Amino acid sequence: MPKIVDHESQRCRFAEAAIRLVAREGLEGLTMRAVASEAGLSYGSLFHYFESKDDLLMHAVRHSTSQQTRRVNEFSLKFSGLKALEQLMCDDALVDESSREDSLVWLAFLYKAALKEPFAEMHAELISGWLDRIEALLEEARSEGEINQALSTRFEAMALWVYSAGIGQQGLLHPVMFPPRVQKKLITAYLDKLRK
Amino acid sequence: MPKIVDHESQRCRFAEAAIRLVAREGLEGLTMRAVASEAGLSYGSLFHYFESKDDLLMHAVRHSTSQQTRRVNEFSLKFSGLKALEQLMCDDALVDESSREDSLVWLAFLYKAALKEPFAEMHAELISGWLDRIEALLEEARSEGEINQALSTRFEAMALWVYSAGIGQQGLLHPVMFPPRVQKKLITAYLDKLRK
Amino acid sequence: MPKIVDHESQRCRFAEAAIRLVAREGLEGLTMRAVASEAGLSYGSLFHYFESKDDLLMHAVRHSTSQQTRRVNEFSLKFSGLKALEQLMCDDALVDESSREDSLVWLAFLYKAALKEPFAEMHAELISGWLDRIEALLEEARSEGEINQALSTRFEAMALWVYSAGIGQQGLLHPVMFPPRVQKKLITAYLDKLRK
Amino acid sequence: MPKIVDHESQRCRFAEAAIRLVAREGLEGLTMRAVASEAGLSYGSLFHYFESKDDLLMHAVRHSTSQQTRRVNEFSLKFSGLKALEQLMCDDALVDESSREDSLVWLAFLYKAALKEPFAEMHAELISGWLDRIEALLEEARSEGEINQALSTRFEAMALWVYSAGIGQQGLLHPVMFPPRVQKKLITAYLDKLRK
DNA sequence: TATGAATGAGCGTTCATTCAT
DNA sequence: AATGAATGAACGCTCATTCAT
Repeated sequence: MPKIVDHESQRCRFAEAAIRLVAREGLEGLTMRAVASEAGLSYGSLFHYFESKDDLLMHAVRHSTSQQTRRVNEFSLKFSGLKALEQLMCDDALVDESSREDSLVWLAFLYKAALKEPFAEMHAELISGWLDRIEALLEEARSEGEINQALSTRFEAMALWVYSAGIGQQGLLHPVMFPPRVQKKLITAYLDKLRK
Repeated sequence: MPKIVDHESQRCRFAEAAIRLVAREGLEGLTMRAVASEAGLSYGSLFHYFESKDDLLMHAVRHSTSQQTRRVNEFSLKFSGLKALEQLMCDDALVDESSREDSLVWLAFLYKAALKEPFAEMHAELISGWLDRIEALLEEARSEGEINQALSTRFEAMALWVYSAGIGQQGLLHPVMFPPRVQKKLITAYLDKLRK
Repeated sequence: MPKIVDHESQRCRFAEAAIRLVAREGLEGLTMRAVASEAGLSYGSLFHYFESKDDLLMHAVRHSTSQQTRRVNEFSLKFSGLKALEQLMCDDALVDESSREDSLVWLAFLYKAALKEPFAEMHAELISGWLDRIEALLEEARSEGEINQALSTRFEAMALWVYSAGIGQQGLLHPVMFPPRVQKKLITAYLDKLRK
Repeated sequence: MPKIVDHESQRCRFAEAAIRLVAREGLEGLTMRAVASEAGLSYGSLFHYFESKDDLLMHAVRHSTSQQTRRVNEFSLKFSGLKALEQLMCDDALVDESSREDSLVWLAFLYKAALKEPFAEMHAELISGWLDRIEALLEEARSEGEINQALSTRFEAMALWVYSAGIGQQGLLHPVMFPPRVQKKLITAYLDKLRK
């Protein structure tokens, strides 16, 4: 079924164009015409692949987060316990030059999620998956005696998650005050507190 | 003699209308026409008080944050050390029904700050003021022996700040998973880790 | 395949509508909405064909002058020397009922050219072409012995040009004092002075 | 009656501000608010002195031309015949750095005169006065034997007038091609042709 | 399916004018 | 008379969406 493969790759092409645009100019820069032109495809065809602008944006966000999700899973396999968490957060939550684009898209998405139901749903779905992963790693750490047995892994996962969300936010907005080095130090300092 | 009106109070009236609108419908809903109508004043008059939409939005954000800043200062006077911090963060960073509006405006503002210079500047200015306050309270706490003498108060202030920013973000986006009660627990748990 | 329309002919349609509007109501009457409606097309489509109002106006002026330029060239072929000049100026510089529209557009254009760079450039380009033509005809006239050999053809071309510009201006503004008959007499009287 | 003097001087102040504005930015820059601010007077008061924007503009043009008219009259007294004409046109029609402002205002006025009745009337009135002056000087010249007795002074006055109008126009629009020196040469060359 | 022309509601902003003080 | 706040129609321009080809 070659047609279907083609169809999906066209969607990707548009999605990636959308991500580049949002990263460059924000949601204001995300016009259907700009997406088509950035993707090097025709304007009209965009509407064959996405039924609306929101549809396109959600697809784009899914595309952009799926890579991060993939990485989360990889780290869960390669490392374990706190080590995995540290690697994960330093690789993922950190905002540096190379991940700035994704962070901006993510912030735009959060903003959408605060107001529009479909985006909110998608956000809930995404973070509950990530929280599960974090919790699982904490459980590993607990069973390996890395952290205090008394801790609630769910609660600590939530704490870790909000911490990491805050680092991502400030890293994006204040690269001067929160450069990658500082972000990293914030992460390790927090994990050290857990390590006990 | 001109019609006697209080220039500043008219600006407030518009600013508050803008806040209500952003909270209700996001930046998309923040049209100059909607603001005028929400404020119960004429469209044209809006432009006597603000020279542009950005100007209005920045004023609105300042209006919305100035109350929080005022509270920060109050708590600094009434309490001291970790106690003040706890009161402050529980009162301020917490997103509940009553502060949801301001949090939404804040998120919209963060989004703007990521993309437009004047908003970024204003954001930098706001958070550096808050960071200073947090640091001062941590210094109090240290000198009173509440926390480890070896801690860097600047670094801990930054950690506390990103944590609180993350709580605010998730409290807004996931009131179900992060209700005020949970937000509070996250805060106290973190301060307990500091308290040592 | 896209809807088949001739891009250039649509531009003409808008340009002609613009000319009618300027002639009827001046630049004040030249609103994008009025142009669309005068052209019998939708408002939005105007912006597919012209990227701004200035762009439209410049195109309209080019459209309106291109016919005159064409005539200049024709006369240069059919006649020669002073005869050609006389035919040319009587046909071209003369403001009568039928050319009043173009003259009004031209005056509006001059006004724009005095203030906005792109219009000024276009004006310079147009008149330098016309000056060249006039000069060429004067050279013909000189080589045929119609005019004094000692005359500078460039200088006389400039004199002829400002004279003709003045006639056009007054013919437009004072049709009563400068009717076509008088305009014609002014032209022939001047050429007679040259003829010597 | 001191009040009346005051009244007239305020009108002048506004009129001069209007002229500066038109010269600087064209009719588009001529907003009532800008005029008030340029004049250093209050916005509301503008409407006590002029009943509309057109009223103000016409007053401003009258103000700007009255000085030229005064000069025309002076020259008529000081000189006579062609000498007076030459002095007059070199002083008046010439567009140089210092008269560029007035020329721009004049062009804006012509543009208005082509479309709006009151401006057209005023224009007719102004030029018929000037034509009379030119004719009178030509009559002097004729009676002094400076020019051919057979010439119609009315017709030659009209010719001279359109020539001078053309020089003024091109001098304004093409200071490079028609610098003051060239304008002057055009004038003297024309008068030489008359002189016979 | 692919294309890009067509549409018109909506945007931020400007502005002459009116009017209460 | 003097002031400047109030008003709302109109402007140029953008844009997601529809649709004819």
